[in-house]
Amino acid sequence: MTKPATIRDVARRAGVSSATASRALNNSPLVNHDTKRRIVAVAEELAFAPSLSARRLSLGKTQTITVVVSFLTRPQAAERLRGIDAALADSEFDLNIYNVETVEKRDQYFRTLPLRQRTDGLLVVSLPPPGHNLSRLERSDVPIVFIDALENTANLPRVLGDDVAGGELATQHLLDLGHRRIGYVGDAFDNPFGFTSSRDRFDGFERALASAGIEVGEQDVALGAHGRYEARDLAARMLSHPDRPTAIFASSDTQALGVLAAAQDLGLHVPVDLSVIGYDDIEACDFVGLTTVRQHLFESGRQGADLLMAEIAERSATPQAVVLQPSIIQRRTTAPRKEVPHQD
Amino acid sequence: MTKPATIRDVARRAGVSSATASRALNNSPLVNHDTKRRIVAVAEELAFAPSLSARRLSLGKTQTITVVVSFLTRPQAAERLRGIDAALADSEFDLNIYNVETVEKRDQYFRTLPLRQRTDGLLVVSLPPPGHNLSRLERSDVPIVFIDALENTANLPRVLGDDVAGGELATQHLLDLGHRRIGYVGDAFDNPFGFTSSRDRFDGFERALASAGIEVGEQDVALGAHGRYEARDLAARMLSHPDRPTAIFASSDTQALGVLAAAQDLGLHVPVDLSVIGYDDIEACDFVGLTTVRQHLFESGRQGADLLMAEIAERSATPQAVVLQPSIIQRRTTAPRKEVPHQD
DNA sequence: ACTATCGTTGCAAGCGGTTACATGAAAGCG
DNA sequence: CGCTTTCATGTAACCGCTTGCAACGATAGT
Repeated sequence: MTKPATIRDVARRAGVSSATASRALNNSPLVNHDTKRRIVAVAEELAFAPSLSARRLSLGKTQTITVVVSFLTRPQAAERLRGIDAALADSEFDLNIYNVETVEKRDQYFRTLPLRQRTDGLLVVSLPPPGHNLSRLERSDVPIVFIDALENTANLPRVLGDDVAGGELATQHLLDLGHRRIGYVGDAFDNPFGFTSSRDRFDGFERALASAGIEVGEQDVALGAHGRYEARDLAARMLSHPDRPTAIFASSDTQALGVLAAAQDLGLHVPVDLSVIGYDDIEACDFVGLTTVRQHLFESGRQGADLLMAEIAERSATPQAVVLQPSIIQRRTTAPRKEVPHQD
Repeated sequence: MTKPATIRDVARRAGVSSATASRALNNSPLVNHDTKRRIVAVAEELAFAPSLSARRLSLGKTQTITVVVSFLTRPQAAERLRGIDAALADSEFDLNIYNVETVEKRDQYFRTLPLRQRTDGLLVVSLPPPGHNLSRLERSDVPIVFIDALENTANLPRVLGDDVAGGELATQHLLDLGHRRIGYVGDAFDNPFGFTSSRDRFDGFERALASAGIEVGEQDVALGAHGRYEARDLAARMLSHPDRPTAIFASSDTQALGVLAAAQDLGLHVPVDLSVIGYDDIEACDFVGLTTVRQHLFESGRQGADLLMAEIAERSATPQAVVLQPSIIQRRTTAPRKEVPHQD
């Protein structure tokens, strides 16, 4: 209806200047206790709310943190976002969100978002920047923190899970159960976004096997597009071979669920005939009983946001890299290898 | 490093006034084609990016849409968010997000967020406003659109699924399969947030049964806290009775999964001994094979955002209520009632 | 030749806050 | 009592952009 009250309205009504009103409302010590009370009362009465734009312009800060996240709907992303929100909830910062599901959007956002005129800080979640942007981002005048991206390639602050260690952990879990032939089902290493988790987890996989003296057979590695159905088909091919692995490590829970479906189609009993382990620990794992590798999703969001706020407060010379260690969550899809007549 | 370029820098360098520069960069027709080209070139050269705060202050708009969402991590919420993002992606609006998981946060946000000084429009997702705020919200000077909340109680624009119809649909599906004793497992009708979906779905449930001439037995209704484990316990009690229902309608997929777990614990085969239907169609349904009622989550987000932008452009006198109709997704947990010796 | 019109451009006043600096009153002090 | 300090407040500039209005030269109309 009517124009909202400005600070000058408050000042006039309280019989002071706008400067004093501003000071009073910002808890400056430079104002008398009684006049402050009066001003606060008037502000209340007029339902005064400061214009954020004016405030920001005047302060030269946006008081805004921008989050760029890939595939918002993936359970991992939502959980990380929650961590970020939790860290920011009681701060002065507003949270701006941009979702990326195409390479075009990614490039657009990396071009237009990291600007002091737009935001005080940028949080990039699960989205490696294109290589040609790296040096520009490193020199950016707005602080940028990466979550779940950007291994050791760049000199930028980041918090990430140790995918290699996670892959090793998963594989070691299967080795400990006596498995010797272990398959890997994961995302193709090459993808338009440059996601590296599948490759890294595979590296961990290989490393664990290597230190157990096992070489990875080519027929035990199946890579394809991300998705449950794709994984089911890959696994079906791998498992229908008579000489098949006794366990499979899938590079994500989604894909592990596909592997389970394939096993069921082929009449293989999990975990008796086949052990399956996934990665991420999404909610579905719990009701399917899927053994998996848990990442600290919420924590990664929270710590990323904290790191960013620290950078905003004072830019650090040497960017910090926080690494969160994954852990095994054992459920009902992994078991000791079935005894077979001929031993090796 | 150095201060970012302002529009005056651009203007000076291009040999024009800041007014002309502004007009040129905003595609005003009031500027000569050649000078415009020159200005644009200089802007490019100086990597000029307008200060959003200054722009907003000057325009008197925040160019920001604020979303308040309850339980960000629930799959439904994330999917709706994606719809909102899609609608906004090519608009001028930035997206501000606030997550609510406690009543305190809800009240805080309803108090401080719907202000013209903060946002151009408010999108409230799956969060009924506390009753004492309603009249204030109806008179709010910033447009508010509700998604998945606020049935017909208030005179505010909204887009929602028809939960009563959904409940009826689910129940009718079971009736069509020959079931006569149908149980209901859902959220307690009273809850701190005032969520009504469980009650509404139950209303549909009752209505379908009533028009089939069936009365709902008290022992066939189990209400409790939201969650899979809680639902499992409720269902276990209901099903361990010798005189038990042959089908169960759960008010959410999460709870339906709990019902499935209970059935399994009791050695009941689904769908032979028991049919189960859920609600929402979350991702997990697909890999469990759960029959369910699908809502248009993405659509609800998109349409809500569109509605809000329309309201921002021009406030409509009579708030629109968009209702999205749910539909049955049949999978493998519902089947015709098993033939029994004694017929009724 | 004079004026009305049109296309371009500049001037300057906002938008609504914050804050450096000036000011004035009261208090402290030798 | 005069001087410095301290505390509280006001004045006015500024943040960077937009835009109503005035101005001005060129063109057209009579």
